[in-house]
Amino acid sequence: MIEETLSKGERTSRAIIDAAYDLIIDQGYAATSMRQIADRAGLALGGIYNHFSSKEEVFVAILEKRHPFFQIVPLLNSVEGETIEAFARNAAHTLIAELGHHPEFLNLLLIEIVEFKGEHVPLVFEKMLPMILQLAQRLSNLGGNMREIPQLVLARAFLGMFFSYFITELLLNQTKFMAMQTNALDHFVDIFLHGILSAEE
Amino acid sequence: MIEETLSKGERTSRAIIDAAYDLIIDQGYAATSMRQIADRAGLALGGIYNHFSSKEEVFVAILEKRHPFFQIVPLLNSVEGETIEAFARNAAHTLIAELGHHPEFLNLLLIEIVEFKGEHVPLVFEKMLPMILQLAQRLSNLGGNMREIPQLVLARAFLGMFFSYFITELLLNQTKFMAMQTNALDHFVDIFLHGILSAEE
DNA sequence: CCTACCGATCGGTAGG
DNA sequence: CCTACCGATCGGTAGG
Repeated sequence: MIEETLSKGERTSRAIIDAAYDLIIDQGYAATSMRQIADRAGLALGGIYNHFSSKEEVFVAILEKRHPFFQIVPLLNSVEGETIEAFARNAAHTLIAELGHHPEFLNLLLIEIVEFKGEHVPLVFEKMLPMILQLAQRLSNLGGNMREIPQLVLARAFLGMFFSYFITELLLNQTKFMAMQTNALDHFVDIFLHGILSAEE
Repeated sequence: MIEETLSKGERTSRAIIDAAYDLIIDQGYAATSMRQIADRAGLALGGIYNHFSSKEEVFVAILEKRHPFFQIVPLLNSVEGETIEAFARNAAHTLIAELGHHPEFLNLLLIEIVEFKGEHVPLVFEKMLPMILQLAQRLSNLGGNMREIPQLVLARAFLGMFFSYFITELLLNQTKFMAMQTNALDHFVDIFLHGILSAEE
């Protein structure tokens, strides 16, 4: 496997990040201690500080490798589709197929917003800029009969469709009303598409 | 004023809840200490435990009085409009007028999801059930040409519109791309309405 | 409702 | 990379 070429330091560093990711996703940042991280990563507390100089630096390292946007944007870039409609449908299904089975994939974003007031957003955004520009370029060339909507609004609405799907899904799953909402996402996509396309077919 | 009829115990209890709300909204639950709450509420640490038996009980009390849904649902119930379109437009503007100026109003919901895995959702939901049923009754009687979309999906999509608006707004405000998105919400509402209404006027 | 305290745990470091 | 430690702070309580 590729992983074998990793140096020992690199392997430990990754073990720390992986352990911290699992714990923080589950408990939040403030509720996760450096000792818990060390235990799960298989080293002593002091050992972490050979790789990261503080708890927040561990968190930033997690953001840089595991922020949901780093999964979402490349996935979107790989989606096929010549028209807006085809792209949106394929994109929705691709994202759900890839991310739908672990609904905690948005947690890292929410944790950063809640516990750090989104102060790391610029850092993540800057790292993603090339991917985003590539995607924007691609999308602006798509065919289809679209209503006049600013590109940025369009992007927000599309992304927001997933936010709202996942959050409302999470809320519903807690109540007895969870019912059989098997194809709720299809409805979301339908509403979105009807919302942005002009009437003519 | 009405508030004068409050007993001293009631007043202290509210001071604790108010202090805790401000701190937790700002820092998160785990990062907020009982000592901070006591200081801000103007009493000693031990005093809190005359009103609440644990830190989590303070949090639950906050949820029961200040969960965003307790602001949203009554507001929706007060919105006028005979057709779906009129209702949705009025509702969107009412919510934004009321909540748009303090974008942290969703934080409590997000904190509960992130730090408690949404385990208090059933409790909040149960307390809201009468209001929700009243609203559902009202909405099912609205006129307008709507496409065939399950009621629950409709509710999710409408609520989700605000989630996505606020979260993407928050993300954008961190970057230099914040631009002049003055009427982004109008676009969101437009997309939603076009999405759920059938073609005929 | 406050004072003074409990044991536990926190993030971080020195020194090897 | 570990051991052993630092001062600070945590949630909670007894006793008045």
